[in-house]
Amino acid sequence: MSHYDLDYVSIIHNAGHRVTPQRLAILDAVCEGEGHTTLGEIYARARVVDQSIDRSTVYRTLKFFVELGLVVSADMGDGEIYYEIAKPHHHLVCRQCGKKQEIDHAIMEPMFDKVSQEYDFKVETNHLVLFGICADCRPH
Amino acid sequence: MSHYDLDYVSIIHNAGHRVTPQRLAILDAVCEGEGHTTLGEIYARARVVDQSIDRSTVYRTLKFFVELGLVVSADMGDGEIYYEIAKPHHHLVCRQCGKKQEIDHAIMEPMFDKVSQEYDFKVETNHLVLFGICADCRPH
DNA sequence: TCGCTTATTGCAAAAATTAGCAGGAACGAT
DNA sequence: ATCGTTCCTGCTAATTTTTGCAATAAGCGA
Repeated sequence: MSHYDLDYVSIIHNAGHRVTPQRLAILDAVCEGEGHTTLGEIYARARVVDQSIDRSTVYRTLKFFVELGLVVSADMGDGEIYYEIAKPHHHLVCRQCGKKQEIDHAIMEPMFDKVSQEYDFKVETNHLVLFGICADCRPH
Repeated sequence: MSHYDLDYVSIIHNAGHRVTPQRLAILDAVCEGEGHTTLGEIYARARVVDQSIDRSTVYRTLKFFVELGLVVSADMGDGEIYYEIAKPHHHLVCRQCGKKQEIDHAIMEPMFDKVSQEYDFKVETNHLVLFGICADCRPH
């Protein structure tokens, strides 16, 4: 997956922001992550494309993408912040063994509806991290 | 609310850790927050009690409490990390106006049950932040 | 295509967070 | 109550992240 697969350029542009080679390189670097990647990995990948790109640009651009909603960031509890191209999905993280498991968005929908009903609040969160104990770690 | 209201001392102790004046001062400082507080505020409050307490101790101790499950930390999307004494509850944060609203834990339970059924994963998360649009900010 | 405007970048310096380590204190055992 | 072990703390240094600013380049209009 690269930035060509979806029209990210238009999204950035239509939101009134400039499409720069640095932003594209960083976006590609996030995509190359295939799942979650860290800032350091993103920086390394972006450097391959553009030797002169600065770390502060990566910090700024990642924050920018998260605000735009193009990228999601998540604290999976292991001291690293992970970045990923946004598509509605969620994760289960086992407190015991640390295993990370992706789960579907659909499972959240009834809960979101209830929040909407009871609190008159339209939830738009598309990435949650639920901590707990996985089957393997639970005594049975 | 102070650390005397619940038997936090026993919890720390029973988990095999030492109960130090610094930890109690920091725990009280979190409690005094009445809702969410930032690390800076916690540091300031703890300093009132113990002039010599170091910032690095606050960082370490907060991380320690979070791991112990006594305190929860949350990124509410405004660039600050908030800390709060742990009790199962959740927040709605409006993307538009930034308003923060506390919601009940009960609303999550059916979803947690479904995750448990479908993925055989026992969820123990007790603090989620849901982003969306509140009633006031939604065109009607 | 060529300028013009202004968002964005790289660099350097500041601020925030973490790590290493020696001294001091908690707390179990005597 | 005192001792001894070992965890915690404060200090300092290292590392990570953010900020300020001048130079550059994206993208609009002519």
